[in-house]
Amino acid sequence: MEINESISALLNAGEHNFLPSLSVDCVIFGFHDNQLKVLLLKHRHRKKWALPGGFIGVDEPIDAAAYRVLMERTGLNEIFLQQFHVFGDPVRSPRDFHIQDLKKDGIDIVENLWILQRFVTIGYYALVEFSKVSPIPDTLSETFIWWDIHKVPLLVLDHRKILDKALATLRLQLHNQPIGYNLLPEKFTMPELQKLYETILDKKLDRRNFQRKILGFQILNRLEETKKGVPHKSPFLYSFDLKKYNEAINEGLNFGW
Amino acid sequence: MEINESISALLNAGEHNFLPSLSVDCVIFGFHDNQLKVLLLKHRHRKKWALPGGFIGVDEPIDAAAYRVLMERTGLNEIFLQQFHVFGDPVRSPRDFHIQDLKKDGIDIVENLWILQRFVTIGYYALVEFSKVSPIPDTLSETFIWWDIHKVPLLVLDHRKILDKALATLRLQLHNQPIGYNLLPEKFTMPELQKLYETILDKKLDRRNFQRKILGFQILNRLEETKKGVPHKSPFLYSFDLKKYNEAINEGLNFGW
DNA sequence: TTTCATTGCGTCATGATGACACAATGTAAA
DNA sequence: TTTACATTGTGTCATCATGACGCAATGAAA
Repeated sequence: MEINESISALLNAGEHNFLPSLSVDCVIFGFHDNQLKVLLLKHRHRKKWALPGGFIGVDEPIDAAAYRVLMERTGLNEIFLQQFHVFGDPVRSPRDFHIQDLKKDGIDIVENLWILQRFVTIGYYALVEFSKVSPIPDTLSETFIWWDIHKVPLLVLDHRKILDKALATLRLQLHNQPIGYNLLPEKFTMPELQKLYETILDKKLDRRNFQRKILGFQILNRLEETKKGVPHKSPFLYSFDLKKYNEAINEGLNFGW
Repeated sequence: MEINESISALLNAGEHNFLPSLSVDCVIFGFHDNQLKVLLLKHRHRKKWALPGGFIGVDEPIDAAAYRVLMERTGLNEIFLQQFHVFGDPVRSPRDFHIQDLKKDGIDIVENLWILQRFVTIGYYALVEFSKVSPIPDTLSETFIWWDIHKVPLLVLDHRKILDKALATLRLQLHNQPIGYNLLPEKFTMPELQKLYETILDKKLDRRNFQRKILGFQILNRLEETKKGVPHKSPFLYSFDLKKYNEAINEGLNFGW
């Protein structure tokens, strides 16, 4: 049994290799088909889904632990990553939940099992370019796929709460973090950028006013090309002027939205 | 020796009563004499100062642990508290630092001493009404006093980094959190409110434009009284219209500052 | 009584914003 | 081939928000 070996290995290694009581969970956002997406793992025994997560090496910086999870799950090695909240309710991860799973795995439940202790988890959100990611399930899961942010299935434990907090953070930080840059491909159209803003802000924006304001920041380069193969008029492609973009982000893009 | 008893008690109790590897540190802000202030503890052996902190009970929510620290140090039992960042560098709290201190305390350094493990700390910032606080030093310290935010002394470990991050967070959240309400007394003047904004934003604001904009939000009640005993013209007193204030804060006060 | 820093209230030019019009483009239907 | 139509590029206009600044009233100190 492949899965059982993985679990046994984790249980054996965990007690000595990882910090006790602490974990990281990652909310990985992407943007595709004009929709904000999130990557979720199918739980091996349940109908529910889960955020990818992991533990922290005894000598590992916590950000490095999150990066490691991200790299293992996406194959990418440069990822925009932000810590956003710690979830530390003592009953967020009930013992029973894990005991049930381990029994189904055929694992002996010994007293003081490392993984059955209380865990405080540090939430990270990651922004990735959708087309560059090939989701890789972890050793305990078979399925790891993108979900439309508006159609997320039932999640295990408090993962729904973690996801919601990540979304709220994304919204608050939209004008202070390079969110557009990290979610969109190198070249993108104005309607795509607008849709990204509309999705994150959950608000319709006027097409013409949006363009005027964004262009006013002078953070975009309009390319010679237009986007081909679309129905209707082919829109111009843009790229970020990284230097000006970063300067503007640090000041905070001054929005009234 | 009072201190040594406290330390021994902590060391004995710690291993079983607290979550391993995790602590909380609190940046307590106040506002007085038109200056932003922060409460700091004098380290018992060093010339440096420290943020008040504590550990998390094995069945205690992490926010409750921060509240407990806050209540013990300030005597207040209703405090505005926000988690803002986790500091998880494996060398943020070097073993040597604590070993030196414990030796000076005359404590035997045994192998695997609970407090000498690596600690990840969760940073909280608190906003308190200056006049209501009577700072209470912890059992290891003699001095716990307010420092002007511009005149903070040398801090131990990475506490300067924690303080700076708290300040940066305060700045980012000024328009989305009830920061004015929690730092100012019930009744305050317009120049006081302005000075608070100027201090947090680290920017001079035009007196007349500030007043126009703040009043425009309709979140303030102008009282009949004026502030007495001040040199020069006595300014009006204001209080927050809590209902409107909270609504406005949730939307985010729309500032161009 | 005078001085002067401070407060309360206001003006004005400029720029930003929201609402909307119209022509150009490119695919799909007629 | 022509027509219909959704979509994009560009511009207008009234209104509102903002930054810069003027001036009189107040009240403690000189």
